[in-house]
Amino acid sequence: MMIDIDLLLTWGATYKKVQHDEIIFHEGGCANFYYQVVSGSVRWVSINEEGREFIQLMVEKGESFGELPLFDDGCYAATAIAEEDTVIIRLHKSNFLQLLKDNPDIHFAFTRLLTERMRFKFLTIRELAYYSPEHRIRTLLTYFRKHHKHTCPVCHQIKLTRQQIADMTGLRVETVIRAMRHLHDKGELVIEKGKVYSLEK
Amino acid sequence: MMIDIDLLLTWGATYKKVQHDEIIFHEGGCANFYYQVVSGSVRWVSINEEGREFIQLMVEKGESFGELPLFDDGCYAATAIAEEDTVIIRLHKSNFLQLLKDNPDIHFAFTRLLTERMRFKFLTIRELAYYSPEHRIRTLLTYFRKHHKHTCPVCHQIKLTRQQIADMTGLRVETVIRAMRHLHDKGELVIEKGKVYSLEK
DNA sequence: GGGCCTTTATGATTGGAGTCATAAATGGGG
DNA sequence: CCCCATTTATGACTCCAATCATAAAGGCCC
Repeated sequence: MMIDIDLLLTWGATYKKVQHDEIIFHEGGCANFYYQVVSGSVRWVSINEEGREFIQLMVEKGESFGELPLFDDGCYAATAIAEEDTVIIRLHKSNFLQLLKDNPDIHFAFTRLLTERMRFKFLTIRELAYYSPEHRIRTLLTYFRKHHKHTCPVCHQIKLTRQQIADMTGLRVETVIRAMRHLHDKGELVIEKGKVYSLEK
Repeated sequence: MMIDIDLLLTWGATYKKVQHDEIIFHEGGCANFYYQVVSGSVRWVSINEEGREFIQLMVEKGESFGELPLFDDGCYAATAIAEEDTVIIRLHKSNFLQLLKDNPDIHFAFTRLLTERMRFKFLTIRELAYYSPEHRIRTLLTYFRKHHKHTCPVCHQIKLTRQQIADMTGLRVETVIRAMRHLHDKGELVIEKGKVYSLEK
């Protein structure tokens, strides 16, 4: 889901550059903007008291983020951090809402986006609640392959570190490494040169 | 979130009675209807291979459920089961979508509903990923108290069995019982006559 | 009140992910 | 090509929730 950049600009949107690991907004913060990634990527994380991150969503080029509070006047549900040097475009809340009112099709597209993300949440919760580390990892990687996120379509390499996988499955790095080794031994996963791995089938 | 019943009826909605534990629709099933609870309550669950349920959402009188596939042409993300003898009202998908197009305010209300539920999902995932049984239970009960669901406003009793709490936190009954006893011992919870319990503050 | 089913309670044991420590491999930059 | 930060790898040990078994308490209908 993305809104045409030219359309956003006519509504007064502005570009912003953020560097690697820079925080775009904090969980609980007051929401004033609609955000969209122009280039680069953003991770949307919940952080607990000990500083551990759970990656709720990876937002890539052309995708929107931080929309929740725009609809219900609440605050940001998680913290947005640039995964790399990234360019974002942002639009003031009031303008965004008016834009949606003027363009019902865009509003419907947003509803669809929320719906898709909700499905992913259902899946994630199911995995966290009842499945083993191996199962969680397999499900996550399959999902990423399907949605062509962080994956190279030619070599099937999935560009996620073990730490990132851990932060998306609620596991520890060591557990992810061990579980992936085991999946590799069972032939369900291909790991080459340590860091490079691709999912079978 | 609920749509006015008279309005639904003018669009051709029909009532349906379902008995306790009757399945309304299955996860993965093809979606044809918008649903709303008229009286009673419905649990919306993910079921794994061993038959264990995770309660994704408790849907009470006046609330809608099963809307996800209406927006993205997918299938039901979970299974809906009547928690008690329940009356539901349902409207064909095509009529529902036209109703939304004709009433932008209702569409906005739905977006807000999705937003609220998404926030709850963020919270749930965070708890499942990183917190202890006691913390999960406390957070869940606090949430239920706030949203006046399954709670008696006079006596502060929360009408959930230990099994239901277990099915909403990904724990086993025994663990829930032990953790709640411990919370009671620490004074964070009041348990009377075994089954009756209320949350402090 | 007695019978019966559901829910709550508690103890003993086990398995598996977390934790900590340490080392090896990888890759980018000068 | 070598250096150094990051990422991956592996072993030993701990701890806590799941599991299994069994019992007690509540609620409800006849």
